[in-house]
Amino acid sequence: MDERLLGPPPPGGGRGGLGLVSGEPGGPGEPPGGGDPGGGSGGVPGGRGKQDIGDILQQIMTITDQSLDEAQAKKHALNCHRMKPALFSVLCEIKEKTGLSIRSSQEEEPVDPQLMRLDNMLLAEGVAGPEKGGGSAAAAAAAAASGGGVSPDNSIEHSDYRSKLAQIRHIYHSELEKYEQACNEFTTHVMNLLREQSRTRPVAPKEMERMVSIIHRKFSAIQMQLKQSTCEAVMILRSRFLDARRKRRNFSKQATEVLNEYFYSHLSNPYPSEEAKEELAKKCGITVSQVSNWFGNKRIRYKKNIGKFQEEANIYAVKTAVSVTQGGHSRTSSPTPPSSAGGSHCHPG
DNA sequence: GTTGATGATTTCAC
DNA sequence: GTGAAATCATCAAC
Repeated sequence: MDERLLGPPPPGGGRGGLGLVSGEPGGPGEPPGGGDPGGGSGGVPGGRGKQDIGDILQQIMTITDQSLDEAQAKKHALNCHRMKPALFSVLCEIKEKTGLSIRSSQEEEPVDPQLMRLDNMLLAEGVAGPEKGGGSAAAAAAAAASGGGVSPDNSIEHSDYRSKLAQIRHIYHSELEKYEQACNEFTTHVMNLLREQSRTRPVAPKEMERMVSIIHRKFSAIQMQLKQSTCEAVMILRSRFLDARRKRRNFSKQATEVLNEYFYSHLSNPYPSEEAKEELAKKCGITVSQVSNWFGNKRIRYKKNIGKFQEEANIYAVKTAVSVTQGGHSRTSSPTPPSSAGGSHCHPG
């Protein structure tokens, strides 16, 4: 907190300690102009009034250096001083003349782009803004990027991701609430101080507004740190989640059979159409992307080592032949056991 | 621990 | 955007 706002220290340090307490000349009980008619022993040109104002100013300047009790007593004495109204109006005039500096500091500051980025990210991740299932959108997006999303394992990963994200969200909002509460309390405290001070010195409403905006700016800076930390936590969580996606699970035996049957029965052109991929994906309980991956891997590995896959090709060729002779429409749904007769399926190359 | 199999990812060309 | 090829990362059998 800027101490100058609550009362500047005396220029030379030390206490003023001048006659505002009872018994001293010029005290509250004395009539105006009383005391030393010659202009006072201080010898200040301009007479006693000027010296009084100098004294009062000195006391205002030193009031913050004193203990609470002392300060309260001094403030009370100041408020009751006979010269106080005159001094107050002078201070008001000075204030008006220095009004420019206050106005200039009230200009609207542009929105910080860094803060905007943080806000946008927190919104996108479902941390900020209204709750939408604890970042399920982000989890879904990550799942889509992985090409998966239907397997039970993925569901487990997503629920884990969501629960962790919900934790981050909870911490973020509780911290945010604390900051806002602290900000409000502090603002109220400072406003009360200013209101109290306004009895001894002129405090313009604009000055109070300025003070509030300064406090808010300070707390905004703290909030930005909170947002930054939250973003980092989300990024770490997300990277861990994405790493977890790399964990590979073999397809079920039935799924592999379905894919192999299609591959070897279309060996001359092992490029399933989009519709065929969708059908295969449905039958195997995997995604279209996984089907594409599988065919991509299969084609290149078959091509690299045709000899190795020869036996497998024969087995599936027989299966296909049996299915056809049995009049089955679905080559892939009911694979038949390999026949010892062997197949004569020809493959390119 | 090693090794082969396999699903996923990346890079490049078209 | 799709596919080929290379590569990575993990699984599973030994």
